[in-house]
Amino acid sequence: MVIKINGKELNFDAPVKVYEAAEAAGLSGSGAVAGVFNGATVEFNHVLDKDGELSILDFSSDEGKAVLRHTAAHILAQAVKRIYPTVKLAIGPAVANGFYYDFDFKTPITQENFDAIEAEMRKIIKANYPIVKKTVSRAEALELMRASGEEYKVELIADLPEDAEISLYTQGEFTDLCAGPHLTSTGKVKAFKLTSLTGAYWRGSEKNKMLSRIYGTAFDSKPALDEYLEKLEEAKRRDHNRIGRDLEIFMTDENIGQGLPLLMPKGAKIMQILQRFVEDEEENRGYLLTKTPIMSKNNLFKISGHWDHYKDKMFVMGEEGKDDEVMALRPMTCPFQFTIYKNGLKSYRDLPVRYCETATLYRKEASGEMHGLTRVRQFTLSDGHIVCTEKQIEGEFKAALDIIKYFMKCLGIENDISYRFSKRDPKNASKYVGSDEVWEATESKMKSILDGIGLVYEEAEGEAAFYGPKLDIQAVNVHGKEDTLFTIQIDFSLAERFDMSYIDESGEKVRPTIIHRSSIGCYERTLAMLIEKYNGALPLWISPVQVRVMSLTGRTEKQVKKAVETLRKHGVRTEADVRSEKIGYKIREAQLEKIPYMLVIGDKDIEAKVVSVRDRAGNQVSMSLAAFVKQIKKEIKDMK
RNA sequence: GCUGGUGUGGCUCAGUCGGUAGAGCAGUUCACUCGUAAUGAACAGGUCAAGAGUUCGAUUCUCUUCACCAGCUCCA
Repeated sequence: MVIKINGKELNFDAPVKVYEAAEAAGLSGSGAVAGVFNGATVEFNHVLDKDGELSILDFSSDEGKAVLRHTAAHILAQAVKRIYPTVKLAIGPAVANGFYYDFDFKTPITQENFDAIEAEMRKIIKANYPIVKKTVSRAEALELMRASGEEYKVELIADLPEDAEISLYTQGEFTDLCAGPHLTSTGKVKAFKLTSLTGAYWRGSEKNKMLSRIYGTAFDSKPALDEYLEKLEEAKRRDHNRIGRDLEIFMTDENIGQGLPLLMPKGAKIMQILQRFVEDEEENRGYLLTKTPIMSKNNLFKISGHWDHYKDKMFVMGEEGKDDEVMALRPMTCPFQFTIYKNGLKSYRDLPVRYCETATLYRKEASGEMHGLTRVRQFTLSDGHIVCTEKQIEGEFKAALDIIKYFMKCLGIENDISYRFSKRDPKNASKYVGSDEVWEATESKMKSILDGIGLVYEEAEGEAAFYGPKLDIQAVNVHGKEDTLFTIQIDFSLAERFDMSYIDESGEKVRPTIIHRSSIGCYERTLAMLIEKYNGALPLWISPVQVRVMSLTGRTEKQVKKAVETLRKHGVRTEADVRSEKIGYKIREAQLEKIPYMLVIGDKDIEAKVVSVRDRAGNQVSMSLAAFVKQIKKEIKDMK
């Protein structure tokens, strides 16, 4: 039997375990956790009995991390089972930065119980139980899990495919149904911590019982764990929901309600800067601005399909059958712009028609879903719809992507995003409008465009809009979760529903195709992303206050006021601070507020006819006010 | 919506085993005019998230509601 290990070919007379093969190749260092044999992750105890290629995984690889953390999850389950013998086990996988295990506790626990659980886990690690895999028959597995009352495991086994290998892992007195792979013994988990306790539905469905999920993380060393926890703290400090409030960008109020942030002067200024920039650029690219009502009779949403697919998420005023008129706040702009399109006959010569609107939208999100500026009930979308012929789709799609890319570049986030091709879930047809044929054709059309551009993207089933597939541009927030920032959607359905048409070259009435797109996305969410990306220190051109002018003593107050006036006259967003006392504090505050430039004016500066310019990095130079204005203008120009 | 946690002046927090609350910073005033993390003094600021209940008496105990946080589900 010949096994190629990390490029080295070794001969074995008899079947060997992975770790024996690794040892033979001199690769079983303490960091090694598992192997990959012919492409599949295998644990160290796995027996190799045929030719193949083996590589050794250590903790630095994602697979290696998953093996260690999955074992940590089992140790957690074992500890919990010891302390709470009546607990029922659900599932416990490794996830991106750690692991979790779902439990059904007879009486719920709180985070205060973590100390005891962690202590028990340490005991299990110290005991260094060997972890033994046993392959069993379906009947045997069912029998064992039934006998121990593990109803969730029974359900899991019952749902396994006929030909699945069913395996059990035992460590000490604890046995769990699991596909593996695992470490060879519990002692190999060197550092772990339980991080949070939350609820999670059994099998991810809200129709099922809510279980208690314990999250934790594990590393191959204590310093690595500490470093990770420190990074987590750092991420929390960047959370837009925290610094956005600290920096007085937005606030909420319990009398106003959930998901309804108030943009304070600084936040409103940022929005205005972005909105002007976006609307001007869209105009340059042939978009026509519309301004449509934020509400309408529900008839409109019946035509669009929103009423059927979306009613629960709409703010509706009035009741059908009771009131003469039922109105709803709009969750989307499409039907309004379509109505504008339909006003007057369109020729193929008019196409493409590109409508854009800075649209305020309302969605009645469920109470637990709101978060800071990323998930709100009223938001402002740089929305737009392109009505075009089938031939124009590709070009218009690319142009829509191009403007997004341009905005991303100006915001400095082009390397912080990923592309997602969001398709429908064919098994859940009721969620969508349009026939299978239309969906298949549209999805393959979009795929060919994406592939044609050479875009690197992930495919996601079940993430499409109800009327068509989407290209979503995703960014990861400080909590490690993905948000959709921008989106482009191809829609072959709504033109039909709205009876939209144009007259083609031969005088025939033809259905147009519609591209739904946002350019800078939802302003609130994009702002949240920027705050987190820049840790509140926004780029100069977006910064709501670009310069803060301070007087060092009361004698220079007049000069401060004059400098502020001059800067404002040149379009520099400037804030005055003429309170001369506590200069040290003021400077610290200015740093906290992430203002790009501070000017300090003291007696000496006045004599020398200069201002002291200090930037965010702490560099300080003296220059004339005129030179400073010139510098700042150039800097802004270079950013766009 | 579900699970768990939290809610005391603008901010950060203390406190009351039930007898209606304090500190630091911020604010205001006066004095100081100082070169980059804090000048001094005085003043002002809270129906302890809201409502109901128990009680002679509730910020404290119970219940309900609201908001905030983490997660699940959902989503731009």
